[in-house]
Amino acid sequence: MSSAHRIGSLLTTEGHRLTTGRRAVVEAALASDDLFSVADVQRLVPRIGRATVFRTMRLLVDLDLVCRVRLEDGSLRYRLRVAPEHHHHLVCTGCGSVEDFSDCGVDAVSKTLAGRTKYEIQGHRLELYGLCPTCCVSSG
Amino acid sequence: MSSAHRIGSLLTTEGHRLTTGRRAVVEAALASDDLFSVADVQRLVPRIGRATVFRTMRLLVDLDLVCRVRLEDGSLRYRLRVAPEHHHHLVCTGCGSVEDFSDCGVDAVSKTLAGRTKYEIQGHRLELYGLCPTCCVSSG
DNA sequence: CCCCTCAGTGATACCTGGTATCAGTTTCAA
DNA sequence: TTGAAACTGATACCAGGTATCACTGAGGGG
Ligand SMILES: [Mn+2]
Ligand SMILES: [Mn+2]
Ligand SMILES: [Zn+2]
Ligand SMILES: [Zn+2]
Repeated sequence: MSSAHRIGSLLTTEGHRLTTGRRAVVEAALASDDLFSVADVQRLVPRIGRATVFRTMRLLVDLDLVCRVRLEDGSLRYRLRVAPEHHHHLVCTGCGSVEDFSDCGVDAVSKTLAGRTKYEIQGHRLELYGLCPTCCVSSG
Repeated sequence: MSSAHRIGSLLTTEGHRLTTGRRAVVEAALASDDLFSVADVQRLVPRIGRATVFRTMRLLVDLDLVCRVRLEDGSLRYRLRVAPEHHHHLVCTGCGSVEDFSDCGVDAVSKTLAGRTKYEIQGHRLELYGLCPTCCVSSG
């Protein structure tokens, strides 16, 4: 069973209709780079309306099938959610490739900070930026 | 010597002109909430052109007089830079108030991750979200 | 202190990325 | 097969930010 099929099944079991538009967007997401934008998807499915692409991306995020990655400049990228537990991203500023990591060590800091500030801490966002081995060499 | 004056001096010593527009924007920033948007500033100086407000904010950021804070939804806020060294923000999701903190403990994680992934890590962004003591009580 | 110059201004148009609307279409359960 | 309603997509719209460019005023040299 292909990823596309699995995602399709999940859509229907969650009570959503499996339309051609959604199928196309899912295929495009699967065929995209590690880190892709809505624009990337649109390019792959030019016959599907812009609004539908945005709506479908939101749906996939809501269903935890893809995750949003916010870049340094504030722009959004998407990525198939292969690591569904709490995790963060190490993003290559050269080529955009991404490494997931989960042992962020922020919880300890959160606790300390909660004590000091009396805030009730609800969560955090952490992203690391750097150059992947390939980009390291070619820029080095 | 007021903050406005100090900022004005810094502008001129850095070779920028101290125009009425810039003065007004600085005054507005000083009069604003802890965490303010460009729109907040615009509301306070409606006679100053939109472009000028944006340009002045960028100038203030470039001069390290204010820092940008990216909210969970990706939108930008500004804040007078009282803690100019490397630091992060603990943002109240209730009222928007902010605590700075600097001992984020991410460098250790960076080192570990650099070893494991062979990335050359350049930096990170960390933001914590929670409820400040006041909002804690009122939502409690 | 008064010019002159050029940094700065602001109206306007434009751009990107995303949402609201709504008449028309398609899905899918009955 | 059929109909309710979920979905679509053209379009208009919005927010936030930038490019342009004729005009202006800040402020240093004379
Ligand atoms: Mn991820
Ligand atoms: Mn700060
Ligand atoms: Zn790379
Ligand atoms: Zn609060």
